Amino acid sequence: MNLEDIAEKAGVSRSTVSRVINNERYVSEKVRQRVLQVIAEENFRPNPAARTLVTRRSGIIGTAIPQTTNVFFGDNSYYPMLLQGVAEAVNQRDYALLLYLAEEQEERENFAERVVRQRHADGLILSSVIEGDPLFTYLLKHDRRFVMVETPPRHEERVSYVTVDNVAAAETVVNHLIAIGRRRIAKITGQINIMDAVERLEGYQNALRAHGLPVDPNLIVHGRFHRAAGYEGMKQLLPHKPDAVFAGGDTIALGALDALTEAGLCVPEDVALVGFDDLDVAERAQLTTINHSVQYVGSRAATLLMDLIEGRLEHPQHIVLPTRLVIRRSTVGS
Amino acid sequence: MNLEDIAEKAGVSRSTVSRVINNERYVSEKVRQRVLQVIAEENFRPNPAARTLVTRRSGIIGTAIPQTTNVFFGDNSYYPMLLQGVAEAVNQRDYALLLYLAEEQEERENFAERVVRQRHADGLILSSVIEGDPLFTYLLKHDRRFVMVETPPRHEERVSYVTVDNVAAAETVVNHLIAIGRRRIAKITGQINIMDAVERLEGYQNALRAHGLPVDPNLIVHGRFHRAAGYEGMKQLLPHKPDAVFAGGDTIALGALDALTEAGLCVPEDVALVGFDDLDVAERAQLTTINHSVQYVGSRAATLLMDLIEGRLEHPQHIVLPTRLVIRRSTVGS
DNA sequence: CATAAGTCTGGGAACGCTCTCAGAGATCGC
DNA sequence: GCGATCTCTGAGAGCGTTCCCAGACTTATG
Repeated sequence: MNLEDIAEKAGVSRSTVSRVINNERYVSEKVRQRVLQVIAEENFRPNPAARTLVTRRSGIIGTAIPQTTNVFFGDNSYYPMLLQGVAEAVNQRDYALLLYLAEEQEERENFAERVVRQRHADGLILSSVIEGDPLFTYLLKHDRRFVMVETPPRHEERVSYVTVDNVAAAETVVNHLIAIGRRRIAKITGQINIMDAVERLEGYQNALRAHGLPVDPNLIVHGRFHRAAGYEGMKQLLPHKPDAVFAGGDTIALGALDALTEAGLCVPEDVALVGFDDLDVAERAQLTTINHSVQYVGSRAATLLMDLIEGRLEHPQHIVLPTRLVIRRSTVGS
Repeated sequence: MNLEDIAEKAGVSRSTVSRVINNERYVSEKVRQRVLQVIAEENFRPNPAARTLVTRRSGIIGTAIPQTTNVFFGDNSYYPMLLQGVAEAVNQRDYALLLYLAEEQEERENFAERVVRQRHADGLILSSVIEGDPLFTYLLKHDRRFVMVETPPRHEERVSYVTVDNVAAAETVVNHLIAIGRRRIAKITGQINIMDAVERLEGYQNALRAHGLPVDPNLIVHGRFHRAAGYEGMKQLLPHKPDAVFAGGDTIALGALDALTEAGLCVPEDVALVGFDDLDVAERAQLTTINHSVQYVGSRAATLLMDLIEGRLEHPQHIVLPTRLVIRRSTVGS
């Protein structure tokens, strides 16, 4: 069943049917109704491949998640939330969402090759890009359309991105900790080759310096964005007796909490604890954290990408979203 | 850049280039090498739309997740795990994965319409289908290719599916609880219009009857697959003093645990607790549960779907995977 | 009333592949 | 040595759309 068949049944030409389907002007109301009826009767949907072939647009947006398994579905709901946001934006404009998920232990090189090989998508959303990422490098080199959901490596100007103001947020966190009287404020970071982690560390250092406090390397541990790393990081910090810990993400904070509990320390009396992202687990754990709607970043990135695809916006665009400090029991007690 | 351009640069015909790309016989080694080199030089990838148009195959598999937001990214890592499994199978055979995510509060009707409208995918994977699901009904009626990851409503024979042996697993759980001396075994179910929930309830009842124990309606609460429902369900059960609770899913069990803790009851001393699915949270909470690798269900379903698409297998296929009881502290103490 | 502008419709080309067919040359079997 | 078979290559048609152009008919304009 194709345009021609519908045309014949409705007693018009293929062109006219096409016009009706694409909601174009210059079709008489009478004809339009007749064609619509035949389409409904036949339950006809135009062939997307044929359409894509001529318009050079598939209406598909790809999202690449290069992290390994446990980060995607484990204790970290970051990616599902991001996806939900992307999906909402995409639905609204009748695009489709293609998902590229790295396999456990898959090399970045291999993943990049996979994403690039199939050319289904009109554009890509990229997350968790690291310094020297082959996918990032390739897309940039070959001038393919994509939007990042973090600041790009080296603040690469040519790249469009949507991110939150990590630096300012981290400063706010440290200011809060200082305001409640903490002085030995430790930091456990996420993967330090991801810009989110870098910027959060930067804000932490800025705020300490602004208050004339020392930046003690013993109080900074480089970790990864998951619970186990938070636990390990906290263990390393314990001998240096911090009175506050600023984790690079909520799941890291939860890991740190595990270690603190194990060591018999009380939160916030002995050690105040702050996370980042305000995942749903943060509320349950009564964790002070930075709220920034991961979902909104996702939908904003998708909207931006679609605008770029449709030529409504000039490339590149840089969007920095504000954040909000959510104070809970992990810093102020009850 | 298309086949014709590559052909010209390599001094051969379009047909020959096509043969090389599709790895067909009857191309001399010399020519093959030359063509491959030009392809590499030009960084050429064939246009998938053109290919799809003629082969009538896009190499895209759709996965429909009709649940609302909180179920997708909330405390429940079921869907991300399923997706990871699907993604792995799909990658292996160089297909692509299209994701249809329902929006919060989106009507099933509307969701179905959305999934059906775009015809990008060669086949669909369907999850969390309910009785009378419009998407399910439509796909069945119009004979579209799909595979379910649960038993279909009414055990519809014409549908291909991959599921776990929920009934047997539930029986195993109840047998275990009886073996450790429990007699007032309660049940909190998931959405009772989802077959997984129905079957787990069925197994629970079977096992009670097999041991000559009464099936007490007061000990059965109908809930939903998330933590809040588990909490509410447990509250309802408390007055009836169960000495064991079999939750329809791990997240339900966690909610029940919240309510038990709040009521000052000890697990497993006062009330033994069992979940289902063995999500990663189950291990952390030391929850006895049924392990059945959600990931494997996903990858098995994807493989099956691809086999059906490629005509390697006859439709329909019914695959029931075994499960394993994982005994942890929530039933046997430490 | 003649011309211009606007509305509506259909036909043909093109998008970039795959597939079938035909034919040329090499190899084989008897 | 000669038809039969196998290997290799190219040309043409076709997949189902959109887009451009031409033409018919209607309405406005001076």
